[in-house]
Amino acid sequence: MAKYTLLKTEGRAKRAQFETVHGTVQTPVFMNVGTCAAIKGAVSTLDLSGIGTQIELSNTYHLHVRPGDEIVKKMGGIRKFMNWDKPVLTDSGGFQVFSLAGLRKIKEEGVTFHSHVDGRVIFMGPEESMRIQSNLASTIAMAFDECPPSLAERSYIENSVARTTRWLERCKKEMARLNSLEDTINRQQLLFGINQGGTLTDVRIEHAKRITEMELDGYAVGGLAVGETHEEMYRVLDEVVPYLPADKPVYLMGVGTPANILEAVERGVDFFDCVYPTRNGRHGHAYTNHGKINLLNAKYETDDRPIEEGCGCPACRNHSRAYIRHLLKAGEMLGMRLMVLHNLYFYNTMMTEIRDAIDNGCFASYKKTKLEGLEAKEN
RNA sequence: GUGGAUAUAGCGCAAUUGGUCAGAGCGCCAGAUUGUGGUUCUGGAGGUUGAGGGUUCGAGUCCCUCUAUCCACC
Repeated sequence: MAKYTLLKTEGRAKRAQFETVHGTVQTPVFMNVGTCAAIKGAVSTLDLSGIGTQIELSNTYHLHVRPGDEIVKKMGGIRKFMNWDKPVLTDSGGFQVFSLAGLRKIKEEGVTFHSHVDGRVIFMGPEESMRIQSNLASTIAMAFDECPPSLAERSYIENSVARTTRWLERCKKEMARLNSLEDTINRQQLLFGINQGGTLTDVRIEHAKRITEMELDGYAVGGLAVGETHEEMYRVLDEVVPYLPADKPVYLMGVGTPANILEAVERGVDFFDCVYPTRNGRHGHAYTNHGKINLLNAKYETDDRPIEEGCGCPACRNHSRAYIRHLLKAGEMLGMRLMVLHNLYFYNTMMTEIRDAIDNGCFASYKKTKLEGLEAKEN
């Protein structure tokens, strides 16, 4: 089983380590997103140690559709398949219930989708999601939940959250059964529950209490950063995180910008993931300590500086803004690759700085200074 | 040198017999993206229609001259 050890706190900010059968994760941590068992932008698992990756994230739904979880199981599980010996977290496919809206039917048993690849009908419920994730043999499996739009009616959210709770009970039961089977690859697979409730304080808190009683391996806050304001998201975190167990990791799903992460760490969050560093990198946006820059802008055409002076990433140690801009304009894969390596290095390095700051009791001042830099426009 | 063809936005092209016809695409410029959108989405800036003259109420469209390019033939 996993062991979560709180090493230090500053206010509600937590510095901890999470020991799993696949290795120890130092938190707060940013999980590098590799939906289809690959970090988009031609980044290999061989590159990850050089950019400080501790844990990789993949997706149940996408891997079920292609290549198929049975195939991944035959290949020894996702970690062996990818040649990545550190922890992996798999998202449950629950978010696809939300993000593929229009192609779905939600019922008590589960959800019927149309595959975005070939249109075939797929059914996924709590048991299916757990079986797929067991086949993938990730370190951490996420509960199968529904992520309702934050603007949804109270009655819709209440019904949805109640169903998500029932689904969580089924997930826990099925995970226990799968972990007891002889031919399960990772018989110590962990299960994180997911808190929902939109921006409704009472629903969020009541749900947090219910899932805390289930004694899971970790807890996620889901359904945020889906259209509400940053202030609302921070308010929900202020209200709900205190109701999640202090001796378990807390994961804020899908978030976010560097500023979002700093604010959430301050509110007690341990785990993060977001497509921003990878997607924005592919689209030419690079994160720096002096604001985000768009390398596609004409002003970088003959800029011979690295993306960021002093950055230790493979792109900045070797190439200029002008060269990377050229690669991006020309559609060369190398351009995306260098951008993604830089952005992930930036995120991972920021998380290291955050951990060091909490260790040294200076997170508050670190956060203030960092935010001022991030909002600068000096590039 | 002779004959023929072409000339519209940065590029290759559209504009029924002269009558809202000066346009779309690509490119360019900029913005978006939060449990993934690699080929996505949204905006924007560019043209005295090669130059000059003529016919007409009206010319990218017809006529003349010039210029440039291309193709044949000497």
